[in-house]
Amino acid sequence: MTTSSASKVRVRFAPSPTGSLHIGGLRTALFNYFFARSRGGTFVLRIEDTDQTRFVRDAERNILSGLAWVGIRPDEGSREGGEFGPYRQSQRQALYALYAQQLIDEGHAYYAFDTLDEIDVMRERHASEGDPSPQYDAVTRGEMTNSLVLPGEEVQRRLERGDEYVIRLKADPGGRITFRDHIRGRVSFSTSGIDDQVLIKSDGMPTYHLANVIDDHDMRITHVIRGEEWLSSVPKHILLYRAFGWEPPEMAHMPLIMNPGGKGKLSKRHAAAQGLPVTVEQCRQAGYEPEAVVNFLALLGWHPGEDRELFTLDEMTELFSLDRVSGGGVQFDVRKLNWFNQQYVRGFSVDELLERAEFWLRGLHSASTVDLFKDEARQRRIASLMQPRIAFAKDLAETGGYFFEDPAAYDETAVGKRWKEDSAELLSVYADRLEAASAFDAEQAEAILRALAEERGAGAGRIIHPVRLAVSGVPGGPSLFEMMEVLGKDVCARRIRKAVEVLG
RNA sequence: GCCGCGUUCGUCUAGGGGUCCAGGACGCCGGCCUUUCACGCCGGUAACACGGGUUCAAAUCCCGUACGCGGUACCA
Repeated sequence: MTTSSASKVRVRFAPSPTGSLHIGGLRTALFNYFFARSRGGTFVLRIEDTDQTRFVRDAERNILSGLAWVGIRPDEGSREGGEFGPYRQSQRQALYALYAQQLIDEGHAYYAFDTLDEIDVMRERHASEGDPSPQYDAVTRGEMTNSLVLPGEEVQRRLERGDEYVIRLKADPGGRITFRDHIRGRVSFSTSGIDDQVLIKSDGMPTYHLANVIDDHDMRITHVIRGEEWLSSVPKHILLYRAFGWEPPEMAHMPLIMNPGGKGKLSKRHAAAQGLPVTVEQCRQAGYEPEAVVNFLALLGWHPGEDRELFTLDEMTELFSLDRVSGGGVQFDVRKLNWFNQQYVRGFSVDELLERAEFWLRGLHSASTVDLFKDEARQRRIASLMQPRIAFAKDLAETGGYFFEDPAAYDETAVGKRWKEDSAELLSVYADRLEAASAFDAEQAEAILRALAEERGAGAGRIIHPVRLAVSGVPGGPSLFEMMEVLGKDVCARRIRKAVEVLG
């Protein structure tokens, strides 16, 4: 029944609009996207907004902008439309109702009128009798209030009267459901463990399971690639596919991203406690480059088949294959993410780096005491001086803040180590000579300094280190003389004098 | 509890019967370079969960145990 030859690959990313796009969700989207593109297929975005209690207004926009940030856009979806729309489940309610009715008519589903409390009572009773996992299923439904036990007229009466009801799947035990998962191989469940899953909730909305099966079929989805948390609901879905007489799509359940330390699924709470970015928004605010986030996420559970680790979106798309995805949960290691970011920052052209840093540089502008922003050549100079020593574009403004503002303080340990008895005097003379010099550039600054050192019979380091401190406030950084050239004679002299005054 | 999935250096992983006294990357440590800090380069540390099989041979196949994770909702 697999008419494989002609069927074009279609996958979907189906998030629930309940908050910001989580990086786990982004990774799922990415894998779907890679798979679709690598097979010349279509990537669909479907919004699963069937839980009205958890709905968050801006979530859909947040999801779209998160995807856009990393450079992927759906081929079909809630925004871009497509021939299988609408792509929001809340707008497809009529369709689900129709199919649910079909299941009832054909004996695969039934009405249930029990209240939540009544179900709880049933569960407690069975639990106290030793049933390890009492559920609403083939063994308990006989004692509940539903269209399987009520006479037909009574069911009619209740429906007409407007009683609350849900529609449940009639899941019968005694079988075994086996399916092939692209990542895990053969997976098998006994039907005895499957409950009579609610398909239509009392508010008329479908549950995930019903909507998902109907939509995947209706939207001609060929491959379902999603997180492992869905693996155990596959049997329910297969029961539904069978009831409808449909061929299930192929499955691939990805390993979950775990908290550092491996304790549970990566959660916002846990991550926040450690200051880890866990939503796309947070990554962005923390200054991560989208390329780094994508690259990092892609390699969490997937191996490209070669030792290289830096890939563009297109390269990953080309290399992607589901059977190179492993099955075990993976921990979120922010240090590796940082390394990826550093790799990208270092690989940017100077102009690109400046562009990525623009947002943070602008933040400095107002407080700036050195007007370097007008001079693009200088900006480029600073960027190339700083590029090999930063991991984030924003460090141009932060770590490299001394290029734009006089140091407000001097690194204490460095002062203790480098600021000697004679520093003040040496630096004063150096400042004098700098100001008196006819020309000022890196070479000049260095020549003057070395001449002074020789004259005093001191090592150049005796002056270099205190000057660096005076000029930047910190012990590390680019070549001192290049830095001085960029800053200019006046700024250097001013900063040196200031340090002499402050540090004595 | 029950059901399912998983388990190679601290982390991400390669490997799928002999080429593995296990390879790469992050991290960490050391060295070179540099009168700073980085980059870069060189080197080092560190793993097949455990127990039984199968086999001439097992990290690789089978079984069991342990541990971890997921599911067990009118949430997705």
